[in-house]
Amino acid sequence: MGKSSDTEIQRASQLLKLLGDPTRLTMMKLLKSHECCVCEFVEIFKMSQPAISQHLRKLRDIGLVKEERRGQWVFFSINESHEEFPFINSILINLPEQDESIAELEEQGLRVSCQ
Amino acid sequence: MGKSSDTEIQRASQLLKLLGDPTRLTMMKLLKSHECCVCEFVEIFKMSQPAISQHLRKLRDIGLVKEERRGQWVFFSINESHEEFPFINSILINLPEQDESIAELEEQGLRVSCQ
DNA sequence: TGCTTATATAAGCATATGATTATATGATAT
DNA sequence: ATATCATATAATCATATGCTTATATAAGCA
Repeated sequence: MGKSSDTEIQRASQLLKLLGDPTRLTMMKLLKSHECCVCEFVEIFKMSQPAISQHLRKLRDIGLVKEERRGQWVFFSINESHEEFPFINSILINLPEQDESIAELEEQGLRVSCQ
Repeated sequence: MGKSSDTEIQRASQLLKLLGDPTRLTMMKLLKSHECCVCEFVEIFKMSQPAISQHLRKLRDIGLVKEERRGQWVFFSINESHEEFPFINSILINLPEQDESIAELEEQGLRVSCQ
């Protein structure tokens, strides 16, 4: 017995709602190619640290990303073993690569700080 | 020259946000297999007519669905020529069929009214 | 014409969301 | 121990969202 059709729709809409924010969507796309540290996101999005932290918490609470502390830094990565990862991935595949953001950071020497 | 990466993400998150509501997501999945009349949605979702109308307007404003008046009734259908239809479709494909809702309506003889 | 049915729009309201500022926690280094 | 850096959490606030009720529009019919 699988889940009821209704539950599945509820679940899917919950995931889509989370991805329906440009910051979180970009985060997910970025995390597909590299793990990222919180401080990098702060630089990339030019957004306050608490704002970044709160977006990441939403993604983590639902299990889409994993976090790992290394010293003072916390690194986030995609949780590929999430039950709905294939679904999420099928969406992310359609989005443009966000490597430029990372490249810009490296030019500015900002990425070195937490590595 | 394609759109900027940033614009594409904005666009995608806007679409995902629209689909990130269980009513609208179910509507889209239903519309994939049949066109539907407003009054059918009212029955299916047990929701007020204005609430249904407002959801449909959001979907129509962004071009995901088309509307066609036939007499007193307005029928909605998927707009397959929407630029992002393939993207939307790749999401809908992963959702369970919603034909039960329609079948229930037919049992109750409610669907006949607007045909 | 006026009455009914189907749908859309407007206004109001409660709740959700996403940001900010201030503060707490946790790790490192002196 | 304490100062500093990175991050999380709490409190607050403005705006967005999704519903409701009331009303407007549009079509069909007596």
